[in-house]
Amino acid sequence: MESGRPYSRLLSRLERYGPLEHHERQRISELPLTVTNVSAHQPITLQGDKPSRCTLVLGGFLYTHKMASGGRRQITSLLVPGDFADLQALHLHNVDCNLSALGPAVVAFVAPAALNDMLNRSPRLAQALWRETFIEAAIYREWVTNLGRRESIARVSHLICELASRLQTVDLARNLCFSIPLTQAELADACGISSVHANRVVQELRRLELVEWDSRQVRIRNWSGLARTGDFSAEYLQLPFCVEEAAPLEERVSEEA
Amino acid sequence: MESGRPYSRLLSRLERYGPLEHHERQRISELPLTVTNVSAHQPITLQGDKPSRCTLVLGGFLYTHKMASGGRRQITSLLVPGDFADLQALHLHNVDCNLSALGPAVVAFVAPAALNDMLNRSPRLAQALWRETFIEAAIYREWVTNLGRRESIARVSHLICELASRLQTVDLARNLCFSIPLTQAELADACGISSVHANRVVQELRRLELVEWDSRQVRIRNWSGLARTGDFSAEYLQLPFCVEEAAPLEERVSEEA
DNA sequence: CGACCGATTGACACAGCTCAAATGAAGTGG
DNA sequence: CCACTTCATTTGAGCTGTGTCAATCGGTCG
Repeated sequence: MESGRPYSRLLSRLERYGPLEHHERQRISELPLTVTNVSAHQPITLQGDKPSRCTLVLGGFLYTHKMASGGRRQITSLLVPGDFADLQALHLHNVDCNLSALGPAVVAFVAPAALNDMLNRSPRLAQALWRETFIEAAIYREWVTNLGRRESIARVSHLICELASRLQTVDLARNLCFSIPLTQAELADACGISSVHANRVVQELRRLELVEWDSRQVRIRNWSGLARTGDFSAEYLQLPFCVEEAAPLEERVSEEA
Repeated sequence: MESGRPYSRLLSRLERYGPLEHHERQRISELPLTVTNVSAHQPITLQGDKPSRCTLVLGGFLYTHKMASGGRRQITSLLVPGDFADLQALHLHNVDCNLSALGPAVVAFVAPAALNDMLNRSPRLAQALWRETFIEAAIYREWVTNLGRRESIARVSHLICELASRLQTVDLARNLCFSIPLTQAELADACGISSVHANRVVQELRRLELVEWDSRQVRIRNWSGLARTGDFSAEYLQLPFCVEEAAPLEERVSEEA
């Protein structure tokens, strides 16, 4: 559970498109945060709640999910350190999905009023956070495509590629390895498949020598093969660097290892 | 193709959560718009483009879509009059999906710079548009759930309920009837099913006396039945009124007709 | 009239689901 | 240090929702 100053990952995130000014970084560092540990599967916000806080992920992973009829659950997003989980609390009056921790996690709560106050003083910070909202929407569009038009092995491959790319930007996926407490049942709920089938897909990815995945440790053995299988192209993530530069480079390293 | 003043639907949209001040409405009405007719299936923006304008839907319907491998297409959102189709042009540098017109439509293009200029002067307008972005994200979460965890008849029913609700707020769905130039193949691409199966689902909805759907005219014959079949609940749309008030009321009217 | 497009139908195939049980790993308490 | 529980993973077998392929039908337009 990496710490550093709590807002450091957020800062580097907001500066992806260009540096902030000193007083802007200052304002962020002055935000009143309530840092909290949440344990695995602990619900943070429930659908139907009136939002009273915004949640910044400092360490670990959160996820949002909705229930469909028949007790079927869909994970609608995965949140990694540096992500704001529920910025919509700033402007919406009711919460449309559940927010929980995947494994043990560290979050920082911010009062919407305090955040709004900061954003009113700093239009550029407001723009930077709005931009994060647009990126979130782009990720949703890709998930819609993934769920609607790809078969199961591609869905899982695509999700792994996305996670690796996003985690690289916060330096949590070196050599195309990363650690995530995602069970096969949760993988299934994110990919819209059954947990039995998720297991078979993971085995197939192992057999194809694309991915190793044991006890929360994911290792991509063949990035380009996995990206091909998952029909993955990182443009939608709006990353500051080209994956063509970053990922295959890492791949070479990991293949020597 | 309804007109009125081009920004009138946008205004009523932004005022859903509270009235704007006179000078704010003024600023919107002074936005330099380029009103344009687009013909059916005409691409407006393509994936990979550098965004150069924001597109406001004045009349008709637009949709965004992405291609998956094997030529499979997924419609990622449907846009109705009053919607901004690509606000992300304000802050993102590349376009992640295609934008086209479903049938003939009327749009207004706004230069991002002009929009940004207006938003910098009016923080409340910026907040109002940011709120629309959050609602868009909530809709995406529901689509993810729809595609991931509902079977085909529920997916289609859910989509119809969503469209009816959204169109009601812009007064384009009285008595639970609305007109939309959506072919069964496009319905299929929105719901992640094959067009053959979309046809069978539509027939089943007719047989169950839930929906009539002939040549672009959709008539919901049994709102509560359709909402039940589609596992639909409108909270995620963040509408200013309760559907429980509006929709069943309309239903009574339409059932007498 | 021919061309085209969207809706419709039938037959068959298969990806992925459900049910059910077994295996393995990790922790708990006696 | 061993029973016992718990939870995640794995496997097998049969079922089904949905896809694919290939026609046909019906309306519309030039």
